Amino acid sequence: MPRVSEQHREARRAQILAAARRCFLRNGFHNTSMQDVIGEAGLSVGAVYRYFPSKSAIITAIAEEAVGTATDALAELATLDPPPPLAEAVALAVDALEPLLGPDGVLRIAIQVWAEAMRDDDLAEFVARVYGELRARFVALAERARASGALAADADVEGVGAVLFALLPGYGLQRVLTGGPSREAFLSGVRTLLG
Amino acid sequence: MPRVSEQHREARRAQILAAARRCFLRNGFHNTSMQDVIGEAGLSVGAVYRYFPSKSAIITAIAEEAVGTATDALAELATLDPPPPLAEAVALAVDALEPLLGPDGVLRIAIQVWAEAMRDDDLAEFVARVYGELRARFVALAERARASGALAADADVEGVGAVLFALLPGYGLQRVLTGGPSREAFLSGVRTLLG
DNA sequence: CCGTCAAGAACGAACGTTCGCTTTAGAATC
DNA sequence: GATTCTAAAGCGAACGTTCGTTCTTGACGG
Repeated sequence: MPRVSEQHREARRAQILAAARRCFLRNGFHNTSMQDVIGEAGLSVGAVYRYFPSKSAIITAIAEEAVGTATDALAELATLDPPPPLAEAVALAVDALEPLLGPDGVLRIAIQVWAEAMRDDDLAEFVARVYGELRARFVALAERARASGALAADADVEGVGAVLFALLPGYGLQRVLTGGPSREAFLSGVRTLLG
Repeated sequence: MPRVSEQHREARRAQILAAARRCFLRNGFHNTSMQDVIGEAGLSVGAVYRYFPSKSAIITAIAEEAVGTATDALAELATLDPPPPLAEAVALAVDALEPLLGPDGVLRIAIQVWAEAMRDDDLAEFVARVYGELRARFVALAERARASGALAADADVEGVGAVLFALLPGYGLQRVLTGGPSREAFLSGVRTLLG
């Protein structure tokens, strides 16, 4: 089908990426072969190589998508007005991340990206930027809490933001790697300690 | 060297594992070839295959070592008497983990293990057990805090333990992926929120 | 009938592993 | 204590497979 519409091209790209995502979830980046992706997409070698120049380009696309998803999920949190109490902000963040924790959730891809980032400098830079910005949002949250008197005037907002942010991957990792704790138990712990 | 001492055999094994560790830090599990490990160890193909039946056996050995290191580093923490305040316990844990965060630290291997655990059921089981036990120590810490009155009598110790535990990978990941925050800032945040 | 796109055979490189040969430390023998 | 024997330890060329990628070929819409 020559001279194809822009939509069609975009759809093909998405089709390939969706196939790659399934393969990567199942077997990881490096135990997935191009043949796996090609077969899963129901396309031919030539078709896939028309849309992506290499395997690593596909990995990069999936990786950036996976890392960016966390930002999207937490986007509204930073803009809530009035700023919620910190325990409540963490609860909202945990709720936003909950859909990402399942067996097909992006967290399982994000973890692979973290591993990949330690060998791929470009990816490392991207990850550092995205997660750095994410932490900055929690720092901003802490700043607003300090401004509203919920935190002491001399509180270290950088540190508080980092701690709040740390709770999220810490929780997600536990869930993915050990199965526990339940959302309820974790949030109960958060409220006990931060409430 | 035939009929060789048990020490010699153990030393050779350690030599191969040390070489593998360096290779895996540099290039990750799957971008390291057996030739890489063999070359780094300064041995021959046959020699390495005498000590390890396969590449995945080497990966498993390195992975279990890396995951177990965290347990070792936190071993004493659970037995401190009297139980430290929770913020102080986290500070001690952070200090214990600090040496693992560097560019050659085990955390960089542990992250790869997390990714690997999502494809390797045996490894997943091992990781779940080790980190489950680690979390249990923090739950025990929370229990003792409750018993001493530092936590309310109706506090959810499972949740509190999970939150305390979550701080550690959350902090380590930030450090490895984004470079920050500093130990001091993070601990200042911990003391602000848990103190 | 041209320009675009898909198909899949083909390619060289690199992979993990095997296997048969050589070397050598220590036991056995005298 | 010298000599012989033996089995463990080491070696590395070679194997078959699979990898990511390229290239030739044909098909189809405009």
